[in-house]
Amino acid sequence: MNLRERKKAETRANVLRVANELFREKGFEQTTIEEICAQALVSKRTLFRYFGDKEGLVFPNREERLEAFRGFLRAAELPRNPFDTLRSATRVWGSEYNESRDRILAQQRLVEGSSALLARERVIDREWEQEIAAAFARMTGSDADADLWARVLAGAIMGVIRATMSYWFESECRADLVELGLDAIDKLERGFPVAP
Amino acid sequence: MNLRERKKAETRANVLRVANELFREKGFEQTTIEEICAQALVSKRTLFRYFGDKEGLVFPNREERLEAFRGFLRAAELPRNPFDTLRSATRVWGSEYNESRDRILAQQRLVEGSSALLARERVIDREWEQEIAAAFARMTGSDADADLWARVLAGAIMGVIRATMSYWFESECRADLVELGLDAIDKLERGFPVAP
DNA sequence: TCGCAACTGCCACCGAGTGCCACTTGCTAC
DNA sequence: GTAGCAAGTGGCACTCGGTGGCAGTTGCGA
Repeated sequence: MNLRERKKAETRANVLRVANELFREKGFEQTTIEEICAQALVSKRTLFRYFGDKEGLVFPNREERLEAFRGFLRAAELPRNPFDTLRSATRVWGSEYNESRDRILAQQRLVEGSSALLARERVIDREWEQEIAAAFARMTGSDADADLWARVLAGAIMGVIRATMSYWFESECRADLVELGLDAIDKLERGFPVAP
Repeated sequence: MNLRERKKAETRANVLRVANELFREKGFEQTTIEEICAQALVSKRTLFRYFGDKEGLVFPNREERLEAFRGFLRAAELPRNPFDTLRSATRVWGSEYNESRDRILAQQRLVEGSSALLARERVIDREWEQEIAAAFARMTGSDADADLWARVLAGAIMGVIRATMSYWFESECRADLVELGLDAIDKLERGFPVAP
């Protein structure tokens, strides 16, 4: 890595650190871009070149994460049925989240406190949902029916994931996310029993 | 209704009409609040008193719609199981949407063209999802398990609804939304068959 | 018709985000 | 090593959405 590239990476990391410290101290909306700039010793202009907008400071590496997920889906494609793919994804991401409870919980408290962040979170969810739908469509046929099926299933999946995570957050992330997730997937595969 | 109230209603309707005309002509982001104000003969301050923000001009009567849905859920509660409630809601809203295809399609094209509007749409979906979860929780028990079950199911429901609607939009709303909806609900109740 | 409450308009202001251009800094070819 | 170039940064002025505050207007009820 170049000196130039190293400097860039450092600046980026520094801005990110400063911003999230401030957000956690005073809240997302209460922190202004100028404050972050002052404390991170960069100009406003530069900050916006690194992170397209203020929300980008809370959800960094969005594209990289999505790309990692895409890679996972591609790798899981051939032999599996959709639900097994899903279970395996749940094990990977679920245990990752289990292990970084604290960081994720703090992040989530931030998000819940601002409608701009909530909105952004949903937009990101949608990107993931589209990847799931695309992967499932590749696994099955590619006619209109299969496409509809894939999209509806992907919608249901992101819905249960989001609901499961929200429940997990409320319990301060004490439960095992993998277990909760696998449970939810079972319900999707076999149908929701009318009584819990 | 008072003269005062009539005037208010008229102002509101007028602003709404002007705004949506402009949005459809030039796009949401390309239309400024000042343009709307100039053409609707109100001050910026007044516009924001009627509609909290710019997005509110595209999703008006948000609270009323939600309240109507709440009313529906309350009325449907006692004898039914969750899925029948859901089917009956699908018949009501689905046929309403079927009948106003044109308006809804135009609205949706607007929404798809702006990430701010997409984000707002998701936030509104979430409000509805929470009402569904609350209704289901009332129907079944009220322990933690029942609560989790209700929330996960509600999440799945909003997910399939959103996916179904997005498919419907892409086909220019030619298909029968009620039929599509009932199909999706069946999948949730009985489990998703692995092949379409 | 008088007094009050509701409503509106205006103005100054804030914060996010952009376009533009001058300036600095690291890289590279010679 | 250094000249020249590209990448990156800072600063400034500007736009636009949104808010606070207050003065002025208008409908309503006593």
